[in-house]
Amino acid sequence: MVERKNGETRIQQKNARKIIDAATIEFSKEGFRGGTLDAISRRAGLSKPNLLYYFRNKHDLYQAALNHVLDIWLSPLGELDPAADPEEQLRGYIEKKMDLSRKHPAASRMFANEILKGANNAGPDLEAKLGELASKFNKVWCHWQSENKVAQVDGLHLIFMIWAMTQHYADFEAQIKMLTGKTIADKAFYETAKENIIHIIFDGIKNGHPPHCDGMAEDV
Amino acid sequence: MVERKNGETRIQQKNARKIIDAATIEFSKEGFRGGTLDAISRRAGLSKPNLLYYFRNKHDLYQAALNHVLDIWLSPLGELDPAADPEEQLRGYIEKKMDLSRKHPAASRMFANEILKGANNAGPDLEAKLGELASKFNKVWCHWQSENKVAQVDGLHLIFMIWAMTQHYADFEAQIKMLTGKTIADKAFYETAKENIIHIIFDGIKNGHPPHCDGMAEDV
DNA sequence: GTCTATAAGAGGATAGAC
DNA sequence: GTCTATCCTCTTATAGAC
Repeated sequence: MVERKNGETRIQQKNARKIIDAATIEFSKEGFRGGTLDAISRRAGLSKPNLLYYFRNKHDLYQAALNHVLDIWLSPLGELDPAADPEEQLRGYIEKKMDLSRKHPAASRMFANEILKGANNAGPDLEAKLGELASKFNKVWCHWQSENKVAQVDGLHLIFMIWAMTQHYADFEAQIKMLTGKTIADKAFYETAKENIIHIIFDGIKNGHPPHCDGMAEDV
Repeated sequence: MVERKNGETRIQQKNARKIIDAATIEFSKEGFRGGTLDAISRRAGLSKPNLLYYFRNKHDLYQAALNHVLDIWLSPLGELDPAADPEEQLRGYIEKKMDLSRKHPAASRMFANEILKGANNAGPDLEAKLGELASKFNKVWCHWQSENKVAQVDGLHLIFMIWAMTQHYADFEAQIKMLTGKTIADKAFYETAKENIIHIIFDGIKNGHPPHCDGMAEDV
């Protein structure tokens, strides 16, 4: 009956938070089965039974960590402004997603792992949250299309591709490090990656457009 | 001393193959730690000790399955022809990668899982093979750039993005199914996904280029 | 709230018959 | 080559003292 907040004392909240952070790291490295309560409790700096005082079992802890990851992951979209310039709006969105991948690579990988394995532990929350994000995006996108401000690309497929590209540098970090020696923890590398993504998404990889004057629109 | 081929009898090869296929599915669903010899042997239709007659332990089996996945995964690039049309060559490459994702989603997910977890079990083979692919691609890309046939996008980052986009529909299948109700097993959905990727990569998402006539190149 | 000790069970690996 | 039975380790979870 001391300092409380949502029915939990401060020390409870602090410990719960430490455990969730440790769990996120361990689960992102080894998956649900590979992450052990032993390793998590050691990383969090307390004993295994004490950890189980906060979360009644491993699965509950996994879900708590996953929900925390989802909060980080699905927040920053903010709102796309349909009245504003599409290029500026989308650039902002892409930059936010890239920042997230850079600052929370473990969260990105834990999320990716959950999806990769079939998204069986995320609960209906995930579907609801993702669905709202995707449909909001699609709605704004269709609006821009109706005003002829953007290309005739399917909005859902586009958001999938933006997610794929912006999360790739965190999720496939090992491969990228193998081939370049760098990760997006490296600021210069991060900036280059970001600008390349933005260039590809907005302009594609065809040469600088001048040879386009001889004809009509593409047949693609 | 009957029918042999690389020092193995036919029945040995056939069983080894059955086991590797079963292992690929199980490991792709559950990861290394989550995939059990029990489930693999059951799926392959033999007993656990019999499985261990073919592979001395779980880790050896994992590596064998992973190597098989890599063979599938890294083969189809064939060769890009620097003398040919870039758009046609890249379209062909993208289509091959998309076909792979469609036909071997479990292989895609097992590969993705291995990278996600840090690529610690793949051995130096992976680095060598991937490095060769990436540098070959980059060399041809630079050649096209020198002839001003393609945009000034970094070749390595471009191949990362192509991989990210083409593998996304297999690796994030659960999420895509959640949001669209479909997977690329659905032929029409697959074709739409493919054409959207190709459109984005070649032309980007800006509108149909006419408003470009008023000025100079982008400041991006 | 936090710990030590331990129960209970899953899963990898081996022994040895056939 | 393939099986049944078994060993043993690792890991989750609980009991109960402090």
